[in-house]
Amino acid sequence: MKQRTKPSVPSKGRRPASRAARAKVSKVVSPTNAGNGPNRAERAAERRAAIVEAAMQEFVARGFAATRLDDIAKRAGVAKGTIYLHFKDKESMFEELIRTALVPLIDRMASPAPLNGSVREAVEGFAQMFIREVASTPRGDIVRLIMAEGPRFPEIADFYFREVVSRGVAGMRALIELGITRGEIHNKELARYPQIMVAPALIAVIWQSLFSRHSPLDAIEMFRVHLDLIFGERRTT
Amino acid sequence: MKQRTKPSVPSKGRRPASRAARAKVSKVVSPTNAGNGPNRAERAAERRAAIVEAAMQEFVARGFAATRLDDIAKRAGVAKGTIYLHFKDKESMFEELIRTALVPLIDRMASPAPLNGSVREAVEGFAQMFIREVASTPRGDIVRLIMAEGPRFPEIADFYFREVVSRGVAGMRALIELGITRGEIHNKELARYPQIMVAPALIAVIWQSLFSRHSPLDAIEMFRVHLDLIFGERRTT
Amino acid sequence: MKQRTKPSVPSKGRRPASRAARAKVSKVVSPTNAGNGPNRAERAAERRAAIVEAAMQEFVARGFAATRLDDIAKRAGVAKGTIYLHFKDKESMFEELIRTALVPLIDRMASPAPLNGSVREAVEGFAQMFIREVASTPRGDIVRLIMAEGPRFPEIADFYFREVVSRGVAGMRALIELGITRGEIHNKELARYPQIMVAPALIAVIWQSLFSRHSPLDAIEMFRVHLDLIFGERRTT
Amino acid sequence: MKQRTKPSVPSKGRRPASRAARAKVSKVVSPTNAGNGPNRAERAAERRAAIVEAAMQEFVARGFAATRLDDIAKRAGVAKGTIYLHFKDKESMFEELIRTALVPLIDRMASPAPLNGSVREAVEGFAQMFIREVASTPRGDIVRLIMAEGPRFPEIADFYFREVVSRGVAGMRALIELGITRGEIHNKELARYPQIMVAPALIAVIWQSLFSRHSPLDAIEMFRVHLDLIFGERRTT
DNA sequence: TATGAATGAGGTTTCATTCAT
DNA sequence: TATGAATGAAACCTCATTCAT
Repeated sequence: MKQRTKPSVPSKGRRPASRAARAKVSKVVSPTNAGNGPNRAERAAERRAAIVEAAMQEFVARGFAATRLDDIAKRAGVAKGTIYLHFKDKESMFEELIRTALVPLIDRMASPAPLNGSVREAVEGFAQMFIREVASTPRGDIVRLIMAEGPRFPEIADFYFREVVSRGVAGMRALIELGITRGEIHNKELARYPQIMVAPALIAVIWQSLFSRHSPLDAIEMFRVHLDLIFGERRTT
Repeated sequence: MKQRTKPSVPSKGRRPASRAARAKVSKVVSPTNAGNGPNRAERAAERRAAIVEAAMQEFVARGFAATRLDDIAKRAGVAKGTIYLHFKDKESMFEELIRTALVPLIDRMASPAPLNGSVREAVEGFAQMFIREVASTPRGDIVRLIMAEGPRFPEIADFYFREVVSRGVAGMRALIELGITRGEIHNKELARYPQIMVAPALIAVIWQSLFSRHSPLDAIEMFRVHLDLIFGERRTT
Repeated sequence: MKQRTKPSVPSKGRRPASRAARAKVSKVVSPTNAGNGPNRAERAAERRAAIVEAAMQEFVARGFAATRLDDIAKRAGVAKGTIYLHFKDKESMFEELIRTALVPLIDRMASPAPLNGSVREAVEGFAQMFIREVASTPRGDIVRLIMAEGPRFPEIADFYFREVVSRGVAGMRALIELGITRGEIHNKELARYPQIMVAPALIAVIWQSLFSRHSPLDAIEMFRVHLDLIFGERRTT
Repeated sequence: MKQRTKPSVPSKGRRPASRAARAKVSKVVSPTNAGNGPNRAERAAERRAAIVEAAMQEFVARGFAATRLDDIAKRAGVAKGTIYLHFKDKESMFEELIRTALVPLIDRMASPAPLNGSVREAVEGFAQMFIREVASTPRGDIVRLIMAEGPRFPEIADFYFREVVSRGVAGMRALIELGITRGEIHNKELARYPQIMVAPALIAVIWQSLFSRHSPLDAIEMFRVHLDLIFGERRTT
């Protein structure tokens, strides 16, 4: 059996109209950019976005080495050469992609933890966000992709550690210490291993990718049980 | 920069001596095979083992697609064609390798959990074994490899789920239920998510591969803290 | 002695000038494509034609299995990869080539037999055409190629039978029946075996390929003698 | 579609017993060669014959280049290396094979034409023999094989011309001249092109290989009609 | 700026041949 | 003499990258 299959979801209708068609449109509209038709810069940005999106999907589906620029181009609806107007080569495209994709995650980490209520509520809110917006979405695949390609792209692993993991660990540790101070958390050792706090969330990411079709997993509920272990059991409402 | 680097540890001196050299040795020894010089079948088995070992290392280091048979051959000290005497093609070699590599793990899972003492001791023993013999060794990389390539090799993911994950989950659930019965574990919900129990061990596997050089992690101690959350804190001795 | 010899007539100076050179030429000429310098599409067509021509020569000279795509590329003056822009693989290239090469033959067969004069004249005219334009030219080699590779490419043999042989046999039978009706042909059984009528022409094809350097054969004169047997002897002029 | 199929009729049961088995047998029997068990030389000859037979079948089915020594060995029930004890290499094996296979044909040609009855009877007898023993049998494939590979093996073509074709042509010419002398044949020109006499027989060979499954051909009857053209029509009995 | 035909290095796989047993 | 595991050159094919248009 040959590994390589179809370009996982062809550019089904997403091909943003033929070049001729687009050209004609913009020719009419753009001289003064009257009708708010996208001007050159905007169109370039759109194209770039399409490439990024397509590349992300292909890389996630196949991994770095097995992804063909040809498929990315097809999926993005651009010519292969166009990719090289936006990225130096396959490798830097990959690295830049991952960086870009991590930005939202980083932003979340950096946001100064609202903390209106209890620590448990803060952690639970964060975990729910993570599970809903990462574990169950293509973004979760990026985390998996980093786990997969990390050893071959040390710079990516480094970047990921620096920007996401170490911050996340630090932030989580701060929360845990607050929880200990407030008496919500009783085990003081937990602050030494904040990884424990998020472990089930990561398990969920992996599980979704590999095993969800064999046995679905309610990640949010699992996480609640996990929190019960840490914060003590909830009163059943 | 090209991804592809050196064949990660060339066959440096490991080339099991030239054929001529080997021949000479066995000629002296073999007429009655007295000196237990490896006979043909044994030598074939050795060769196969060398290929398996080399392939495993290369696959782990580079992933499936980026691994070259040429490098495997060099590392194993055999000619490229020799690989095809043992494996149909690259893909089935990969699949067979993973299967084989999982056997020890499977055997461990199947061993009927001694359980002389407490449930906590059983779980802790298991986790220590896993961390020592898997997470901190090349075998851990296999787990990571499966996470990486699983989506592209559904049969491998299936096999892994069937032979390792589902058994592991079932075994862990049984232990948890026993713990609940015995009063060691108080949170009855835990039995619904045995994944929680092993989550930190998996985190350790990933951490070792990706981040240990940035920040080492004492997986065993982390796991103890995790168990404290579940079983209640140990008395500090 | 190794079978494989030189690429049977290397790309002897035929390499259609370096890409740079060609570029320069067209740059001067093409802005409005004034000088009818070949545009992109035309150049692609030329390239394809070169590949087809080269492939035909190599296949005819060596047979399917012994032909190397490398040699075809060299002879056509293109890179190896270029072949794959025009053909899926070696096998479909071969099949498509044969089909294409047979078209002229098919057209000849389909032409509605002029028949201004006697049946003998019609047959003789056809045979002369065949011998001159097929037997003594590279096209004859295609017929031989089909005889050689037919059993291994049943679809080609089928196609050849359907498009050439069965039509040819049918047309010849019609002519024979007309000859019988008109009293030109006396042996009525001949209509059952129209193959007899063309047999010497095919013999000529084979003879040219294999034996003409040992003993040349005047195929046209041979065919005349053959016709004498069928239509009765000519008066010696 | 891949060309290469199974080894066209595996050695199904024909594998002449395992080596161990044979060894045991001959060990018992041969010391004095008492039981007429095949001695070493005979066994070698048998082996060689098996190789020749197997090689012939494979070459005929696939052509020279596409035939694998591995398949020949399997079919002959010997190890691949054994082939090299009997033949220098693939090429000389092929050439020698063809030579050997042509010997019976040569012998027939050389046999001094009985000629008890009419010339027509002689020719018809010869043709019947040829059609029955060559055209309709694997031997016919050898003729086709020569047509296929001849241009790539000039020595084979030369040999074939020298030993078979030129003799056949000469013999046929003699017969024709006798026929003319005796008044059986009226067209004196026929002696210049004896190829005409045998053309339908060759057509039959080709037809059997390529088209018989589309449209069977009664070669013998066709040849009779052909002879009628030359010798005059038979009285219908 | 965008295209996509063309390139050719490099990958997987095959197989004639060798040679220790 | 016979074996068949091992070899490695060479075949087919892919695909990242370039560049004339």
